[in-house]
Amino acid sequence: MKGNKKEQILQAAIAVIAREGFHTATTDKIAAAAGVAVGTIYNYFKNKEDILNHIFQVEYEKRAAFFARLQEQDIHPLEKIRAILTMHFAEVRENPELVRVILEEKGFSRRYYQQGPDGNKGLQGFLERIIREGIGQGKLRDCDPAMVATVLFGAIEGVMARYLFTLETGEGADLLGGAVEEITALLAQGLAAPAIRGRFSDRSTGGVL
Amino acid sequence: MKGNKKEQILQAAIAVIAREGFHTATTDKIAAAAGVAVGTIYNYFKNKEDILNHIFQVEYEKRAAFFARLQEQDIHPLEKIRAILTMHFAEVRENPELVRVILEEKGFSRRYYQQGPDGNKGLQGFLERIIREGIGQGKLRDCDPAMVATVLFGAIEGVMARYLFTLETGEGADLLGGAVEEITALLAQGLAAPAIRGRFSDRSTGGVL
Amino acid sequence: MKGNKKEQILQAAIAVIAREGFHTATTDKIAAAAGVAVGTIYNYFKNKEDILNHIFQVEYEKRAAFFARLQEQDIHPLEKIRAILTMHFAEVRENPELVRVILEEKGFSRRYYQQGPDGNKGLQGFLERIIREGIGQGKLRDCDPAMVATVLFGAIEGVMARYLFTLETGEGADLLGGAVEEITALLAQGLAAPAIRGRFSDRSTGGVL
Amino acid sequence: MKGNKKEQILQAAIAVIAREGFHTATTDKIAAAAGVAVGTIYNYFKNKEDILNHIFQVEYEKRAAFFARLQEQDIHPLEKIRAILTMHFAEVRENPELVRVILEEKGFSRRYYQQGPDGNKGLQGFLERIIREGIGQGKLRDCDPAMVATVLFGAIEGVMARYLFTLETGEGADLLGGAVEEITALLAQGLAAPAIRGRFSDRSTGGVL
DNA sequence: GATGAATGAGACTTCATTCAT
DNA sequence: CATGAATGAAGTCTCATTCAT
Repeated sequence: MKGNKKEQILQAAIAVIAREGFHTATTDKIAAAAGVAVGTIYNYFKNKEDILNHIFQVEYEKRAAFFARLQEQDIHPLEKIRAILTMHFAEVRENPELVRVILEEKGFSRRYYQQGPDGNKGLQGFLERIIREGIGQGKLRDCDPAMVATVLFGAIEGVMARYLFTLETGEGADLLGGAVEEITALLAQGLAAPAIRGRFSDRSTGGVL
Repeated sequence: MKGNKKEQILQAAIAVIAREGFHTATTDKIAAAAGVAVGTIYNYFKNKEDILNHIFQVEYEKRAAFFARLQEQDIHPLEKIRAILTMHFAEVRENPELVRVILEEKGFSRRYYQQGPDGNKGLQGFLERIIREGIGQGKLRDCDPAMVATVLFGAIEGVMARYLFTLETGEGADLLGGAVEEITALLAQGLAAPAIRGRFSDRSTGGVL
Repeated sequence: MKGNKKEQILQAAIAVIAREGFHTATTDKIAAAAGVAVGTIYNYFKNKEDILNHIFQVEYEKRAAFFARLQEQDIHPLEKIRAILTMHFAEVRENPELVRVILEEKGFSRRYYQQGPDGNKGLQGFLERIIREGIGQGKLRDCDPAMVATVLFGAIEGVMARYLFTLETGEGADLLGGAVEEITALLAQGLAAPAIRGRFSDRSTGGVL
Repeated sequence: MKGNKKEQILQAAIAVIAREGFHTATTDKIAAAAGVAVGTIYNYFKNKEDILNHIFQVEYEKRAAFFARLQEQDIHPLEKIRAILTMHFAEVRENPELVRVILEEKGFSRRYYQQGPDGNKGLQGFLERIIREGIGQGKLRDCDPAMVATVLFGAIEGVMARYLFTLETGEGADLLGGAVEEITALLAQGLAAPAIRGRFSDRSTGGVL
């Protein structure tokens, strides 16, 4: 039964913050959505901001763990990137509210995904490492890994933001699948090492997820 | 002398909002930063949100005008994109605070840059049109213009965000110049029509700006 | 213990508004007078105006209930009017501040006493019905019931206003008792049906209250 | 041309205050309605309250002068009262906005009409004197003059308030003429000295106005 | 006298946080 | 642990009044 109340509150907070934004989401509304009293929130979280920290913390760890598993595998760097894209887009499909919170609360986002909470470079750092290694292995052409990671990271966020927007406006099509293809195609042509250029883009290599 | 106070307030608001975010930026702080009384703000703006609207409106129009001029020129679509990148990165160099406001206040950002205030598709729509025309002219390979525009738009935002971050942490290098090259290189390889692939990336075509 | 705080706030509001008028009575003063924090007011009332609404609502219901009881009794219409006068003047003696609020906040007063909050004609409507029935029963001479009710209503307000004024200036005499006699005398002579004119004014008929 | 601007401002103030009440009527709105700048108001009035004072002052003097003329005439006291009723109801017909201001701003009203600005008893005092003299002359039955004046004063206000209300709701009938008859009938029966009771109510005595 | 931009005290209201039950 | 009434600091906005032009 432990962790139950805390989880209730977290989920309620995600729902309310996704709908209204962090500043407009009041502790009263979160408590109501969670079906607990306001005071109870403070038994599990130091303060309102702490709730958001937990949300980001959990999501960050999820990604860090995913990245760690990915690094254990011996696959093409572009395949790794495709896996990361797929993972992110799966998450946004499964829990759009949560993703909305992450995208909207930039202040926090930067802390966890660009800077990283533990001193490393966050999510962007993962991408950067993959690219750098790819270059080292001669599997990617020479480029500025930090910059390409930044571009890639922005692209992912852009796609997620657009997806959330289509959800709001009720557009039917799920653009996420197409996004993976479009981005990997871009990278395959634009980033692959000259020798093998064009080879990666045939899907026969298979996915990680 | 007219327009002076309003401009003072706008600049002060940009500075304060860039530093603290919209919700934490109080009207008192903005007034103090502008060197006017609180009441004066309300002689020029309907309310606090109206300030932000003005900021976005002005920036949006700046970009729309730039895009319009761009469309009058007969140049390669990738050249147009390069021009847009250059323009944006020039702006962030010139007025980083302003750009920070635009990046952080997602709610507004979406209204002006993704949806567009006048019913069109905003900034992203500009990119989309360039790409679509490029495909029509056989200058770009076949792709989903909306998706590529989204990716590109995200990439631009990602780069700007990182630049602002380096300013904060005091990193010396100006990554913006490199960003233009890296992104156009990616696109040249990844997006150019097969026939001319590789040709665009030599810079001899000359820039717009 | 419930209802306690709300009552405290209502009484404090009555005192402060009676002294200063609604617009000059600040929420701070009301809170101070009630011995609570400002915020507490908003746990019980939607906003400042809501306090005044409650005051009028309660008083209106008091009168409506009194009128309903009155209508169940088979007594002379002038006796009913005397009962209403007596009831009102008793109220002003008991709670002059409350009555002052009702008299001064005309906007609200009209809503509750002339128009009525529930679509009927309010207090004035009660008087009108009594008079109309009296005419129908041949107990009152023919007249315009609405007009006489208006006159009567105004007269009651006038007397209450003067009483409050004498309280302020410290005049000793309680004019309210005399007022009942004077008004009923006026009506007995001026309104009774010709046949029985003069008969009503001897008090032997007995009162309701 | 002198007095022009001041009159403009007064009329504008009456219109705005009648519509919105004193506290909600801003100096900006009054200035706009008067077609002058805000600052100009302060060339003619000490402050906002001073405007209201002038309005009441003027109206009070109008009534005091009317009363003085009335007292010079040797007519039946009930005729005098009828004249006062007629005068008041004429005013409300002519300038309903002005009357609304007087009725709604009770605080001021009391000062001018019940207490009187110059230490006498105000409008109510006029009525009281007429009644007292009537009793002295044996033309009215014995009664409490102050009380009857109060009742009468209240009745007049009540009728005026109802008239304004009918204007708002767009009821067609003009109830004011009927009001004079109803009230004088009441008084004729209820207040005339026994000997002549009933005699006054035939209109042959003629009016003052 | 006329103007109206500037002022800033002060009003109403919200809401994160506490703590006695 | 759970509760939720109470708190009061702080925020946004209004508006009577002033004063330099």
